Amino acid sequence: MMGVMSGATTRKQQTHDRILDVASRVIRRAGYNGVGLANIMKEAGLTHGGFYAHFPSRNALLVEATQRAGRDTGAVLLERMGQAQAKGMSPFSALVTTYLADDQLDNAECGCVVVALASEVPRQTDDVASAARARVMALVALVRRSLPAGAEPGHAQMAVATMVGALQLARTLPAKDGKAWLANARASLIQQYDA
Amino acid sequence: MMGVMSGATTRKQQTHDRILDVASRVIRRAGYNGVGLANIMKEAGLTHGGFYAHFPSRNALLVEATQRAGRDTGAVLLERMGQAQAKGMSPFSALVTTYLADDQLDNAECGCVVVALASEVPRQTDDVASAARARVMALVALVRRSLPAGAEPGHAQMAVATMVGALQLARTLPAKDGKAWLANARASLIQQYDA
DNA sequence: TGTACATCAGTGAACGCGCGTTCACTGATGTAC
DNA sequence: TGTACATCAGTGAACGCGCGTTCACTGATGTAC
Repeated sequence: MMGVMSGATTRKQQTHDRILDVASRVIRRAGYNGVGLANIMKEAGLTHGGFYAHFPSRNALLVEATQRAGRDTGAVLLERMGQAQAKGMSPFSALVTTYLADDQLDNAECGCVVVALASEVPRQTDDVASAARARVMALVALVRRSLPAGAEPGHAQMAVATMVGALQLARTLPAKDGKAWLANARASLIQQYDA
Repeated sequence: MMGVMSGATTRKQQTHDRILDVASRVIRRAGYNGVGLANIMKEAGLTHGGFYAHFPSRNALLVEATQRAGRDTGAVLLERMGQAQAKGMSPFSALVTTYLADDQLDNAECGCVVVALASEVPRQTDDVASAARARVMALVALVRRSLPAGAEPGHAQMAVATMVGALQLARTLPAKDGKAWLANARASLIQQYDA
């Protein structure tokens, strides 16, 4: 799944966008410290020397890549939720079913950046951490909009905590157990908050 | 808080234990890739060359440090739960109150290893991942024993997912917001599962 | 009890390697006339 | 339309540094007689 190319026009903007797209996937696959700049550039089809024409530092890339990953998966999530709602699901059930879909177990590379990196966030510099924080808040806001009208305000936070924790822990288990976890989490969440 | 020294007798065993104790805190503070061997050894009051007399590789240290961190915090958790129960709390309320105590926001160094490292686990080698997996299972087992008799089997998994997710996300927020998250999580969990 | 020697735990220099960052350069693209 | 030049994006060698790992050595501890 390639990232959404925003309205880039010049060659340089397209390259910048390509580096960002690669980095947004790399940080989710390998963590903030998992891959060096040289390999990120190589995966974008470039040599490492050109990096600093696009970003002032590695850290600046991490900030932008965090934002990018969040926006990309937010868009995908909304689209799939729409499809599920078109089949008759309530907004919250559509959200939970999409967010905790079995295919999210592998391919963390294309999944939610919060799940992929949450435990690393407190160790990052302020700018990276606050970019990640913004993605957490966006996720809470999305859940809040999806809950039935009149739901208690704290429910959105709890649903997010449960979804993030469940997917993270499911990924630490063998595939079969992980799927059972996710199924349990989907059913529990829908029963608790969508009744 | 120092780790529990098991029945070490010889000088070498004591040193081995000291390295492990330092490493178990370092991985929670800085992540699996956050600090090099030289600094771990220095924090244990040694020079880096001596490391390989105690462990066959860095990876082997990560495995043992994961186990050690889990056992240490498991013991602390049980002790504090006991104190809370002595004041009249139910086992589950004691667990939630202890696990999601405000003082867990800082000092991840002395907190639950699952919370500190969950999103890094799928990127580790098999032996490290399976040590971490064992700590997840131990946490689920502890929650299961603490739930009221007759609780549905899936509840322990969900409570763990919620506790881990809530503490992780609370740590990404500014301290004040983090405390509010934790308070909300404690109240919600107790209301949901301890009624 | 005292001396001689073996064992052991820890030291510190060295290795090859990959990292983030810098920079002089190249070759392609675009503009001026 | 064609030539001359300026701009620009990307190249690749080089830097200093910290990493995991190895190893010859030292000095302290323990054992034998």
